Amino acid sequence: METKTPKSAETRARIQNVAVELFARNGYRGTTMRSIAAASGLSLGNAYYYFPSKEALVRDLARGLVDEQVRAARPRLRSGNNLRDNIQVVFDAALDALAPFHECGTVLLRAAIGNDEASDVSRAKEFALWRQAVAASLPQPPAAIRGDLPELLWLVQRGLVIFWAYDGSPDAERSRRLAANAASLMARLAVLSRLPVVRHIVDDVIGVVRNVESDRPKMGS
Amino acid sequence: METKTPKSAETRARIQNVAVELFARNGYRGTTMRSIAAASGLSLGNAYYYFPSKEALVRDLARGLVDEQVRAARPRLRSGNNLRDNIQVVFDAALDALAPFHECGTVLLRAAIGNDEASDVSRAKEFALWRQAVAASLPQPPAAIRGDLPELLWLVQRGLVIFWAYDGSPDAERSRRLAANAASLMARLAVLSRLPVVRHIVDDVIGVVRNVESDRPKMGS
DNA sequence: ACAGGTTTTTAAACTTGTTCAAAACCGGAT
DNA sequence: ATCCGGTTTTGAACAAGTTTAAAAACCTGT
Repeated sequence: METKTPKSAETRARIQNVAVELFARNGYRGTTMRSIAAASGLSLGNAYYYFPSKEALVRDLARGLVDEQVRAARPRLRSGNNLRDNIQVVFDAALDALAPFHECGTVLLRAAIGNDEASDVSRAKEFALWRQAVAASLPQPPAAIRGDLPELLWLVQRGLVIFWAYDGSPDAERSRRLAANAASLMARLAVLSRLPVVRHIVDDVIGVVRNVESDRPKMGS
Repeated sequence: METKTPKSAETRARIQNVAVELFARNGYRGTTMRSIAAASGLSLGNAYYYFPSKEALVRDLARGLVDEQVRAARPRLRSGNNLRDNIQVVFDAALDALAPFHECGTVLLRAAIGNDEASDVSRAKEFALWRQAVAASLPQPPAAIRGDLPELLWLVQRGLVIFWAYDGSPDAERSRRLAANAASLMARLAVLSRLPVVRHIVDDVIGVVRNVESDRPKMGS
């Protein structure tokens, strides 16, 4: 169902390129399907032949953002940063990748939160990134929490993205500030999780999240 | 700028009543401005004379939800429940009030998160409710956290509402589950906050939130 | 009662996302 | 060359949010 024809794939790609350009320049509302079609040298209906809706179009574009985040973050995780810095790196990479799409905030959220196959893939990629961020930090966080930390950080990132989506401050500076503060906080929390009380609380939080998040109907009939 | 004429106010109210009816019956997408106007016995343009947009209309309706939540919750807080139960009461009241508007999720969020004068009022009402929920619980939470607990709970509620907005499960049962779990968790956390470590973490979280949330440009040029 | 202004109402347009039936195109089998 | 089935493209239409110019209704002071 992917590429019927080489030309078809090329046209599809052209639409996406034009779209990302126009979205970045004129925002989500400011970019009309008609303008995308026109700038791609196609008729309106033709764009709809390739993408069933405007939302689907940006959703497809959003898929690429995760890869961009990973590309930007991974090289900066190599060295033995401390945990706080590594968290910050990943946060920054996320906000950088999202920046051009600020106006599509809620559409992106539906894409990110949605539970179809494609977002499972994205989730997996982000998870891997967080695992690496934790693994690459010196000193290593306490063993007790090392396993759950990536999940926890991934969760905090999701919160950050939601905040960003509704953040109206210029250049999303409030989101930047939140990212910096949250990075410090989480690093400190990781250290403290050596204490059983703290550890229990973290466990509870993770438990709540798992319980609520987990009953997504997996593939099958 | 509020009510130019008694009749004007009456018409405005009629639109709102009809709208809440139609939204509840046919959902957000299923309710058109034209249908609202028609059911109100007005012309389309006339509805727009009273409300600058469909979003603004539901935003205004959303304002009333806070009052409904308070009305529903307050009587059930009277007795000396324990903290967990009181938290649950307020959560449930929120989800009950929101229920008919599930389809307007993101629109409501923009309204709730937006930082204009009107949402300041709503915030204040919710805050008062949470203060009462804490004050009415037996045993009282540790003095150290009693002051900040309402703010913290308010924050968790906001998270719950965001989750609800994107919750596609039937009858928002996942949100209900989250509410129950979060209520337990927060109650336990309150008790634990007697311990200095926990208290410090809570302080940090509140600090982050305050720092990020507080620089809303208040009135004045 | 009436002129002058303000508020309310209307009808018609405009915009933009989306759909659809018909046409144009293309590569292979006859 | 011609027909065929599938793919791509088009142009027109529709639906619903939004805007607007002008008419109608209303008020108020004379």
